[in-house]
Amino acid sequence: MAEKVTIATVARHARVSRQTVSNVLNAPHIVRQETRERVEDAIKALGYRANQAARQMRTGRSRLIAARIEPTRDGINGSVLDRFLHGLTETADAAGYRVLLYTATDDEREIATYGDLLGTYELDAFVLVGTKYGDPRTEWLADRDVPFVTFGRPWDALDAHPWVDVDGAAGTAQATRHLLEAGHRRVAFIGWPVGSGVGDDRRAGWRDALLAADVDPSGLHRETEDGIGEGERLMRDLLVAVAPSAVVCASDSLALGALQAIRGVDPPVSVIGFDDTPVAAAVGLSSVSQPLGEAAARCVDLLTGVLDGNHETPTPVLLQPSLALRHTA
Amino acid sequence: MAEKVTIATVARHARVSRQTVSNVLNAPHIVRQETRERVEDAIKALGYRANQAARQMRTGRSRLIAARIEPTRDGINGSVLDRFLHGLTETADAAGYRVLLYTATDDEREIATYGDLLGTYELDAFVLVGTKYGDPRTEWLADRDVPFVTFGRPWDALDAHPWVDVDGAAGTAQATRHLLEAGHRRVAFIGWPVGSGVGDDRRAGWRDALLAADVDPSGLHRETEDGIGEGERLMRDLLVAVAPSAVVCASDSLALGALQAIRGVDPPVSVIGFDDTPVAAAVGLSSVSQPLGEAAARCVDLLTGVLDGNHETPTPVLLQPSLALRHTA
DNA sequence: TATCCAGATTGGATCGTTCAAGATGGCGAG
DNA sequence: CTCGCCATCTTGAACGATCCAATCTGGATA
Repeated sequence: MAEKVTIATVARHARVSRQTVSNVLNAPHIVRQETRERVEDAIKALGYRANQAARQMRTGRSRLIAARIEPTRDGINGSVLDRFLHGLTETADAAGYRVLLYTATDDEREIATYGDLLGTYELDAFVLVGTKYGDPRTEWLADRDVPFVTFGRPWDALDAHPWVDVDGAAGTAQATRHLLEAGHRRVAFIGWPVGSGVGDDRRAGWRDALLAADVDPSGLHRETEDGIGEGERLMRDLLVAVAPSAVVCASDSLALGALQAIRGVDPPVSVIGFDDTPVAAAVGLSSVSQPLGEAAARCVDLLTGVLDGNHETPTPVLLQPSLALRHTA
Repeated sequence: MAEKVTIATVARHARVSRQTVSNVLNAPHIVRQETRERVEDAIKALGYRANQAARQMRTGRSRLIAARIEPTRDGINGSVLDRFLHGLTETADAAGYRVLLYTATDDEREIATYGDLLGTYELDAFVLVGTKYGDPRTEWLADRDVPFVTFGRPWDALDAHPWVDVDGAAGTAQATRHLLEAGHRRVAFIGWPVGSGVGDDRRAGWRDALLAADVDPSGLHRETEDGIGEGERLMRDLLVAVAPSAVVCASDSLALGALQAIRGVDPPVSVIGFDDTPVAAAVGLSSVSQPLGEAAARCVDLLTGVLDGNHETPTPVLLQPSLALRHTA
C-alpha cells in the first residue's frame, strides 16, 4: 500500500516547502514559473489530491451544496426534480462543488436539517426547489446569511433572494397562441386553485394570450388540486358546459386526465400539458418543456457568484420554456 | 454573532476536559454517569455539533456515501432511480451518513471520479445502481478495497461483492401465473436481447411459469432494445404470428408500446409491465413493482455493516417484487 | 561595496477532533 | 501503612491543509 500523499510529500518531491505547493494550488501567479512547473509535475507524478477535510478546517468552506430530494409525489412530476438534480450535479461538479442530498417531511424538520448540515458539514449553500408564499425556510436561511438559491420565484418579494425560474406564463401563453393559430377559439384551461404562485402564473399566461386574441376567457377555466382523476373530471365538466375545442393544462397530470375525458369525442379536442414529463413523451402529449439543465446551471452560477466573493446580490434569472409538440395538439 | 461552539466550549461549560466530551460522544460507557449527564446537558444547552471535517481528519472517515445520478434515459425508467435515491438518502441519514451525488458519462470517467472523490473527500462507500457482465467499476473498487454495494446482482460471480437486488424472475413469474390463473394460456413475453443479466432473468421467470403450467413458451416471445416504439412493433408482430391473449413485458416502456398495439383488438389482450413507473400508474397499466425503498435501506444496512467494523462479507439480499394490478390485467 | 526592495520561500501556529499515554483518587489486600 | 489496581479523567500530540510573519535571494541603485 502506497504512503498517503500529502502536501508535504509533494513538497519533498519538488524540493520546495509546503507553502510553495499551497501557493501553486491557491495563488499560482506568485510562484516563479520554473518552480511552479516543478511542483505541478510532482503533483501529477504522485497523484496528489488536496484533502478537503483539512482544507475545510482552515478555510471553513466545504465546497458542498445541499439539495433536497423529495419523495416522488404523484410520480409524474417527480421526474422534473430528477432531471434538475442531474443538471445540478453536473454543473456543480464543473465549478468544483459537490451536491449533498437531504430529505425532510415538513418545513420544521427541513429547517432542523439545515442547522444540522451547517453545523456538522459546514455546507456552503442550499438549493431549494419550489417556494411558497411566506416560506419559513428562505426566511430562516436569509436570517442567518446562509447562501442559497431557489429554483422558483419568491412570490412575496421578487428581490428577497437570488432565484432562477422558468416563465410559466410565457409557456402557457405560447401553448395558447399555438392553439389559436391552429384555428381554435374556445381554448380552455385547467389549473390549480387560486393562491399558488405557480398556478396563478400559468393561468395568467393563458388568459393574457386569449385576451390578446380578443377571446373572452370567462367560463373557460376550471381549478382543482393536481391529479389525473381531477383532470378527467374537470374536462368532462368543461365539455358539457362550454364545449371547448382545445385545452391547456397546468400540469401533465391534469392533461392526462383531460386526454382520458376526450377519448372518442369528435372532432378531437387538442390538449397541451405542462412540464414535458416522460409520461407526456410516452403517450404523445404535447407539453410545455422547462429547460431544467439550464435552470440548474444558472442556480450554480448564482451560487458560485455569491460564494466566490461577489458581494453584490446577483440578478434573478427567468428562463423561457419551449413547446414540445406531439400529436395531441 | 455567537462564538463558534467547539468541543472545548462544551468542556469548559461542563468543567471537564475535551477528551471527556469526546468520550461522551464516542464511548459513553467509559464515562461516569454523573459526568456524562453534565456533558450532555452542556451539549444541549450550547447547541454543540461535532465538526465533521475535524473528526474526519483524525478518523479518516467522512460519513459520506456516493451515489450516481444518471441522466434520465428514456425518461420512464429514470424515476426508478429517483425513488431509490430518495430511499437511500432517508435511510443513510438515519444511520448517520449522507449521500453525495456524482455523474459520469462513461465507465472510464466514472472510475476517474471515484479516485477524485476518494482522494479529496475520503468517501466511505459507493452505491452503484446496475451492473453488467465484467463491470470495470466494481473491479476497480474491489481492487482498492473500497467498500461498495450494488443495487443489482453481479452477473459474473454472485459472491464477488455485497449486493441487493430484486428477484426479477419471481416478478415475471408472478405476473405470468396471475394471467394463467385468469384463464390465459397463450401468454407472450416481450423482453430485451439475450445477454443482459436483468433481461434474461425476467424472461426466465416467464418461461418457467409457463412450463410449470404445461404451456410451451416457444415462439411466444420477442426480444428488442427498450422503447415504446419497439414494444408496439413487436406486439403487432406477436398478434399476427401467435395471437396471444396476454403479454408480460420486461419494462413499462415495452408494455406501453404493447398497449398501443392492442388498442381496438377484441377480445382485449391483457398486458403487464415491469417497474411500476409513474407512467404505468398514470395509464392504468398493471406492472411488477420493485420495493425500492426497502432495497435502498438494505444497501445502507450492508454498507454500515462493512463500515462499522463487521469484517465478514455480508450476505447478499434478494427482495421479492409485488404485482400492482390495474385495469390492463 | 553597501543598501534597499520586491518577489520568492521558509517555519511555526492554527483549525476541531481523536488517539496515546499519563495523572488522580478510592479501595481492598497483604 | 503501603502497594497495586481499577475506573475515571486530563494532557500533549497528531491529522493535512492554510495563514501569518519572518527570512532569504538577486538585482538595481546610491
